[in-house]
Formats: sequence, structure tokens, C-alpha cells
Amino acid sequence: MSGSRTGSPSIRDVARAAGVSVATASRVLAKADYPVATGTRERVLDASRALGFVPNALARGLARAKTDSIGVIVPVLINPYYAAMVQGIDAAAQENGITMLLSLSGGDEARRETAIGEFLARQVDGVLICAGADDHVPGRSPAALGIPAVLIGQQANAGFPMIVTDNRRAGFEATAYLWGLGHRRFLYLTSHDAWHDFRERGEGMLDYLRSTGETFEAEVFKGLSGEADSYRRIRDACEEGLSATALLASTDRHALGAIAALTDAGRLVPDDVSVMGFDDYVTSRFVRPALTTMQMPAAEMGRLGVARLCDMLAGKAVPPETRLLAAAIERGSTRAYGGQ
Amino acid sequence: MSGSRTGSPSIRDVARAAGVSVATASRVLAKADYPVATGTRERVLDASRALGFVPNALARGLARAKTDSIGVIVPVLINPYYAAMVQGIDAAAQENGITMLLSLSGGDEARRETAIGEFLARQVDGVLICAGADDHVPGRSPAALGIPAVLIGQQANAGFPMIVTDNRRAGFEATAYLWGLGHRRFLYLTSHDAWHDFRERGEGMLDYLRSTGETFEAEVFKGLSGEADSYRRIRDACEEGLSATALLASTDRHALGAIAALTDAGRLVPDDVSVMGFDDYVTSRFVRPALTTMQMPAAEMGRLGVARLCDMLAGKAVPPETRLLAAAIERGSTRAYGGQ
DNA sequence: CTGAAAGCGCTTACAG
DNA sequence: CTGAAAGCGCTTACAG
Repeated sequence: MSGSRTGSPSIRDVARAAGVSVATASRVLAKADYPVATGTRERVLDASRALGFVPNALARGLARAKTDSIGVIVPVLINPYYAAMVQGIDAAAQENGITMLLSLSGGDEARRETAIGEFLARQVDGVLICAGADDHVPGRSPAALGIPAVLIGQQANAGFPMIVTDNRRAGFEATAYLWGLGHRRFLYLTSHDAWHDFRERGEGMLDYLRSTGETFEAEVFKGLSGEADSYRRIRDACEEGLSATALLASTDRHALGAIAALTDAGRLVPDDVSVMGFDDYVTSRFVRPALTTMQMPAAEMGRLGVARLCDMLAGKAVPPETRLLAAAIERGSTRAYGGQ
Repeated sequence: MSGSRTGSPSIRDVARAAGVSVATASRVLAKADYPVATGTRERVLDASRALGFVPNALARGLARAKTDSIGVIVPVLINPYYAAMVQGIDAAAQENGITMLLSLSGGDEARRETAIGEFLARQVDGVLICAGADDHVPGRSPAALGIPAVLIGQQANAGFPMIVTDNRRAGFEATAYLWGLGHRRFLYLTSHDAWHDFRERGEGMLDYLRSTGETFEAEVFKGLSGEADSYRRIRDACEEGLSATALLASTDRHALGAIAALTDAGRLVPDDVSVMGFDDYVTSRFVRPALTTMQMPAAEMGRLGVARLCDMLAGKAVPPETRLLAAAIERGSTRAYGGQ
């Protein structure tokens, strides 16, 4: 039935069945617009269909030096932010006929570099690196990499085109929203200053407060690695006397932990304290109080990353940095300051 | 520097630099245990390092008819259940030196089949299909596929090895837990009966209730597609008079929606009504009340799927079905029946 | 222990 | 519009 090792028909089988040369078969099968006599074209197509021909992408890639595939590196997937990002990447990739190779780094630089090496060996056309909050720049420069790459997410500039969300502005606007509600005493909950996204959100808060020219209080709790830390710290603060009436959390996780702590300490949210997060986790809207949050355009960042890669592959120039905006989603965990 | 098209050195360049044949270079570079003179080996290794040689996986795959890659299809990623599953797959793949090609189907059969075709063209060694609750069996039989494939998640048997969680038993045990708390009036919240996982969880509930030989009440609300539906239905039920004291939700999403509805309707959880979910979403534990739930071993299912694939590739026999168990995680949304 | 050569399944100038 | 041939970068019997 076929001379191939795998048992599946090769283009030679198709050519033979159609009574044409391999070259011609290749042209009708792979180049839709190549001029081929109508009759010839149909015989090839029929033969291909009859044999159930599946072109070998390995051979094709080898011959063309192009694989229509990209490598994607992401820290984790259980974080909804990255899950949404990869969904955006997948959607754009499918639209462009690109296959995605995915590797998780777990935030580990060594694993990230290993993955890049894997991708390079597999001859991907480009690489998309979704930066973890604490990731350092990739080990290879754009030149050393040799193929187009774009960074998605806040990170130190390393010469790669980047897709980021303007976190500073997001923090600025979240604070403006809370200020508009009458709040004057703020508390920002965050993890580490080395994590760009979170530091910038906090800076944005301060930017806004200072811009008002009025009196305010602003405190920052750092080093909170997640819900549990956030819970403990706020629980303690409640005992020691919490002065802030508005809590801005660097992520929804921190916000959820804070709300739990406040609730357990007998403080009502949003009646006594307003809480606002960042990210808009899917579940955040189905808890009570539903979480007011700044929605990060993660899926859109992913889509744009693929678009940039495609542009680069097409030889087009791309902007060194693209900034998207987060959107405030008002829900039940914030309300006008009642005065205490 | 090299005769290659891409500018990167090929094995020919390495061989030339080391003063050996391509065959020998290939042997030391690709087959660690092939007998080669120590001096020769070192010269090749040195040359490879000096040139920064990266073997072309396409050429290797073509020559070996093996690519050390697998194709993975998953409905979505923003559902934490699948996110965890893919993380498990990635971890096992990395441990086995396997690269993952990932494609999301969005629950669409056509996209799933297209993805399988893509994977086949790219000569993956095997395929992992993560079944969506409403997925039908793959369009190709194991024989038609031609390469090893395993199904992860409940689905109609199609002749592929399967990794599933015993949902019936999970429903059974969740109910036993609630029964032990003194509850006798149950309500099961679910979507569609065609969705194996959810139907079986409900059947497990009934199994347990009947097994007690005692009197009970059991109602089922079907057709709830997510939090919003769940919220509305429970909100209505509260107005019409909700008799159940224990709500078993087919997913954490449904549970969260139910809790929100109960809260908004002035019913306290767990004081008035106990609510239990399935899945253990990351965020479920940081809301108040923290959600009691049956934890699905999604990551483990993923890991096992890869393990089965590896066994099949090694020519070993694998069991047609592997059932894992869900674990009850007791938290704050359930409590002993107070008697009303 | 090593090499020459064929082959994996495509694509693409080059000729006609 | 079509074909013969070289080439993509590896691996692997087959000889020695």
C-alpha cells in the first residue's frame, strides 16, 4: 500500500497514484496558488484523499526551514492569569495555523532556559516568554536566540519586544476609584518589590494620592506571598487597630485573604472596610461580597504576543513595547466611606 | 562558519571540526552508550560545545521516526481542573524528556479533530485527550489513529485506555459525609445528565442515600450551567421554600453560586444550610465560608496519562481503565445539622 | 571502534 | 504547466 516506514502513505505514493511527479504533487498539495493544470490538480487531490495522505510536517519543516510552530513558556497554569494568557495565545495561534509547544517553568530560570533550548532544537519559528513576576531576563539575547521572541508581562527590558499591562496606571486608577468613594486612609497589600507588576501597582497608588494635593494616609504591607499571608497579616492588624478604610490588594488572592481575615475579625466588608483586588479571577465574582477588582487583559496580552511574532516573521517592524490597560470592575467589596 | 541555511552549525560542522565522520559524531552526540574511543568522544564533544551545536530535532525525528513529543488536547484552561491536569502532564513530560504540543478545543469536536490531525502531521509519538464533560468519543478509532492515545477524564469508552476519577464513589462519599453530619434532606445541583462526571456524582449521592435504608429526601436541580444559573435557581428556591439542609453541588462553581444566593437570601451557610462542592478550586479555600469540597486528582490524572503513554510506547500492556479517588476536604461550608 | 552511503519525506531552484 | 535532481540535517544498517 505504501513504501513508507510508518505504513502511512507519503507524497510519493500520492504522486504515483495520480500519475505525476513528486514535484507536481507537492505543488498542488502545499502551494494553493501554484499554477497547475486543472486536471492534474484534481487527480492529485483525489489520490491524496483516496490514500488518506497526511503530509509529514517534519520533512516539510526540514525542507522549508519553517515549521509554523511557536514555543510558549509560562510559569504555571493554576494561576488564572496565566491560564487566560495561554488561552489567548492558543486562540491566536489556531487562527494563524500555528502549533503551540508549551512548557511550564514553575518560575525556575533553569527550566525556562532548558525549554528554550528544546524549542530551538525543534526549530520553532518563534518564542513567547510569559514572564513570571519574579523572573529575570532570558539567558540569551535576541541575537543569541536567532529567532523572533516576545516577552509577555512586566519584566526588565532585555531587548525583546514586550507586551505589558500598565500596572502603574492600573494602581493609579484603582486608587482614584476608592478616593472618589471618599476613602482617605489606604493600605496596600503586596509581596515583593522585585516583582514589577506588584511594585508598580503600589507606586500607582502613591502617585494618585500625591496628585490629589490633599491629606491622606498610606501604608504598605510587604512580603505577603498569598492568601494565607494576607489573612494572617490583616488578622493581626485588626487586633492592633487597623486604621485604613480602603485596602488595595496586589492580587485577588491577597484580597480574598484580606476579606476572610476582616470577616473573621468581625469587620464587615464593604460596610466597615472596602477591599479591591487585581486580576479578576473567575471565582472572584461569585463569592460574597463579590470582589471589586482591576481586570488584567491576560488573554489579550497573549493574542497580541502571537500577533507581534507573526509580524516579525513577516519581516515587519514591531514596537518595542505595547502597553494595555486594566479595567476597573466594580462589585460588592467596595463602597462609599461612611465616616469613622 | 557553517554551511547550513540557518547559520547554525550542523552535525557536519561538528564532525569536520572534530576530524571524524558524521556517523561517529552522531553516535557520540545522540547515543550515550554507543562504544566510541574515549579520545574520539571528547574531540566530538569539544567541537560540539565550541560550535554551540544544537541538534535539529526535525531531522532527527525524520530519521528515527520518533519525535519524543506528544500532543495534548484540553477543552479550556481557565477551568482550574484542566489547568491542574495540564500541569501534571507537563511535569511528567519534562521528567521523560518529552515535549508537549498543546491545543485547546473549547469543547468543540471539530477543533479537537483538527488538532489531532495537526498532531499526526507533526509526527507526535502519542496523544492525550482530556475529555470535556460533554465531549463525544474521538472521531478516529485507536487503529485509525495509528499511534498510542489515552483519554483522561470520564467519557464513553472508545477503545482507548482511560484515566478517570471514580465520580460515583466521590458522590457516594460526599453524601456519606453529609449524612454523618445529620443531614437527611438533600439537593443536588448539576448541569446535564449527558455529562458523565456530573451524572455519576449525582448517582453516587442516591446510591448512598438508598444504602442507608432510612428515610431521606433528595431533589435534583438540573440544567445549571455555572455559577449564575446556580445562583438564580437557589435564589428562587429560597423564595418558594427550600427544604434541603444539605446542598451537594456538582462543581465548586455551582457551590459558590449557591452560597452567594443563600447569603443574599438571608440564609446562613453553614448554620442554616450546608454546601459542598467538587473540584477544590484554588480560590475556594480563601473565601468565607471556606468551601468544603471533594478534591479531584486532576494533576495526578495528567501524570498518569503520560505514564500510560510511555508504557505503550515501550510496548508494555496498559490497563484499559485506571480509576483514581477524590478526597473529601472538610472546610467551613458544612456543619452538623441543627434540626429545623 | 569507525566510515561511506542510503534513506527519512518533503520543497524548490533549474530546465524544459 | 511539469519533471529530474539536489538538498534540508540527521540516523543506522552494512562493511570493515
